Amino acid sequence: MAQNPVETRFQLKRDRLLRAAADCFNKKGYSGTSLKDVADILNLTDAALYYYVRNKEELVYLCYVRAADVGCEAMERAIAECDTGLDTVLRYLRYHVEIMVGERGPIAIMSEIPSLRAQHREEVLELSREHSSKFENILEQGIIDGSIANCDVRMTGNAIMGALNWIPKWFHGDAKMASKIIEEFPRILSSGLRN
Amino acid sequence: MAQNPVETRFQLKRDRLLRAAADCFNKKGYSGTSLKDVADILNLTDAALYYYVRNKEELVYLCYVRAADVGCEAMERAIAECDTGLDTVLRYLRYHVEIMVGERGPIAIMSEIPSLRAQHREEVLELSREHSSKFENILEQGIIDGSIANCDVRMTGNAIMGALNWIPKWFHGDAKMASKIIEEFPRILSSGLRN
DNA sequence: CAAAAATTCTAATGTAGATTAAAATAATGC
DNA sequence: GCATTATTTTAATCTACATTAGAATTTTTG
Repeated sequence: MAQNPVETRFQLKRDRLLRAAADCFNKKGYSGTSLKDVADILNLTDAALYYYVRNKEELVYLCYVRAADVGCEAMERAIAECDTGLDTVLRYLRYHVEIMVGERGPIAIMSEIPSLRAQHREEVLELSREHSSKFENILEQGIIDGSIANCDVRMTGNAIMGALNWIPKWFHGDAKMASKIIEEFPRILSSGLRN
Repeated sequence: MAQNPVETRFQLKRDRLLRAAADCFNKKGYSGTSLKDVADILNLTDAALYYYVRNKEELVYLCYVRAADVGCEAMERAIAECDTGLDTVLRYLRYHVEIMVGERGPIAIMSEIPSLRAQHREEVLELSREHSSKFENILEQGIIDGSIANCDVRMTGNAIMGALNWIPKWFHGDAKMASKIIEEFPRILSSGLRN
């Protein structure tokens, strides 16, 4: 009942900061975005950002944790709602893409994990590994229940994740194309090219 | 007949520089790699790199041009050798992956295009667009000749390119896995998951 | 409305790492 | 072996940003 308005307000603003940062990182690259670039989007001074994050490294770190959370959420929803492995994969893809191209986006591409400090890096890598491994489990599940063709799950997982991770590179908020991605993407990855 | 030995030696060393740089950029991220990191691989001083490139920006630029060349070469070979659209796509994927994981690699992921200076950026973007557009042409070809199922070629192209572009992120020179990628990857993308 | 807390700003400071200049070494051609 | 050219090094600079300190402003609370 009693929501803490201070916490809420702070976290809301910080979330906006993370989205702004993710947008910059995806569009301009990590080295190409200064804190001022991010601050400009929020009509703030670069110095003001230090009220929300300890430093730039932490900003990246939080963006990545957020990205991991979002992926995790999409996957859990899919798992909860679907029966066969194939359905789960397709639903997961749909949800993940939906979030990426929707109002919760943009989601940061995790291309700068190596420049995180050791502790943060390990944590993010762990989240990432967990997510991959869950995805591979779904694939195995699907092979067992007969919905998915026999394949190397590691390789297949990497391929699909790659396609997914790369989306923010070429998609930049055209609402019309968003729905197209959401429709086409899972289909492509499930059925492949062959006629 | 008369090859210029100076040019050749210089270009050979520069090519080694570009591969070392690509390796660093892929592994440690752009901002995470200093010129010293690259120089260390070649047993050189950071200052020595300036004999081969004007500055760091140009180093990235050259890595990207190299990446584009490699992709272009793979595609042209595939086009020359194949008949149907589907065959061409599969062959192209195989060639491109082969190069990426082979001795010509690693190939730089083009994730920092935005931080190139305007002229270089435009040039690389143009190469990139060209490549995408050629790939989409192959897909259309395949739809016409009946080898590829009807699909949104733009979306499909982006999806496949994404999966391809992301490979250097998770593959790091394990020769055993290399052959697995080369075998599995085209199959996955052509046939999809469905059983 | 006054006090306290939260948020943002201005104005320095600090620093890693890119860049440069000039000298030193190595390779090459004659 | 000498002169020339190619390659690399040492030792400074230079600079864009990240970062900090403290003051100013805005918001909240009682």
